[in-house]
Amino acid sequence: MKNEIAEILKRNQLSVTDSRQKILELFRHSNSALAHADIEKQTSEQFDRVTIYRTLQTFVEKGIVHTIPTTDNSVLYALCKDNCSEGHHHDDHVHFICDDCGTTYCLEHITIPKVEVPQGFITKQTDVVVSGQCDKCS
Amino acid sequence: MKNEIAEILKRNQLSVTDSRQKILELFRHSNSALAHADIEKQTSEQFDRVTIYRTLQTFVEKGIVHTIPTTDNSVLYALCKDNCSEGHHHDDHVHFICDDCGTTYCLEHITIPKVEVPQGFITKQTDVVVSGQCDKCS
DNA sequence: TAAATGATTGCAACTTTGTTGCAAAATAAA
DNA sequence: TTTATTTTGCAACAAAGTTGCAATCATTTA
Ligand SMILES: [Mn+2]
Ligand SMILES: [Mn+2]
Ligand SMILES: [Zn+2]
Ligand SMILES: [Zn+2]
Repeated sequence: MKNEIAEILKRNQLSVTDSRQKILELFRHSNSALAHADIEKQTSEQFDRVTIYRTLQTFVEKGIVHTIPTTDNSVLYALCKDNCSEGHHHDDHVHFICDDCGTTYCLEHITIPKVEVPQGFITKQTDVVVSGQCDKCS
Repeated sequence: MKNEIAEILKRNQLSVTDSRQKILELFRHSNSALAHADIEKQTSEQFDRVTIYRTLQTFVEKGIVHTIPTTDNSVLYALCKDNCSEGHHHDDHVHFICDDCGTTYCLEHITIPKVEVPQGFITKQTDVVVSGQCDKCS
């Protein structure tokens, strides 16, 4: 719903603009994570590249999306669950990157295991990224 | 030892050149992971930027170093343990990135846990990156 | 509803990062 | 030492990301 998307923006004290609505919709309609380049491809005639950078940055700061680490100089973004907010992310799930089709999934139901760290180290966040073949490619 | 470094290169069927020796030495003497930029800073007057890109790429292909995923559009490289070779990596350890000083550690003694994936998904590799404060910064 | 305020956008110009082809130089093999 | 092969540096380029600023848009206020 258009309205629902505006709601998310308002809830985060963001003014409701075309670009923000459209980009948020893209995430809603995608079942996988998106890179800046993906968003640019799907909106390039509507919005400036710089606007996309700034929108993604804002969404991350507000906790609307979260980032997924990769080993290829790219950053992937995916929608956070409702209870995420600035500084308090609760996306404690595993991510899966398919080597074949490149799709990146949030495995919402698979939680991050506790990981030991050495004496003196303090854990703030743990990211788990599994790669291999997704169900469509195996 | 200079000789030891040349040995590693030869064992991997690589010709022994200044840049490869120097870059490999950098990794040996560093107790943390290095980004392309780090290496460039420490060798920029000796080697061309392109040579560093190509050397890192070769080292990854040969299994001399492994990459560490990050959420900031950068890739980190660290030395692999001896038994790694092309296509057969055994760096099943957790990585730790300090939010304060930026240092990235290979926690060689902390092994990656088994992670469940949904029906139809096939796991090839699992990366675990913990972030927070390292022992020097906590 | 209209004006004022404040935030967001697009553009231009720029920096930084990564890639490619090719001749010269260096290494390894003969 | 000579030859064959690989690697390097350079130049030119492409892609990705950043910044300042004026114009536009969204929200607040009257
Ligand atoms: Mn996710
Ligand atoms: Mn490591
Ligand atoms: Zn796939
Ligand atoms: Zn630290």
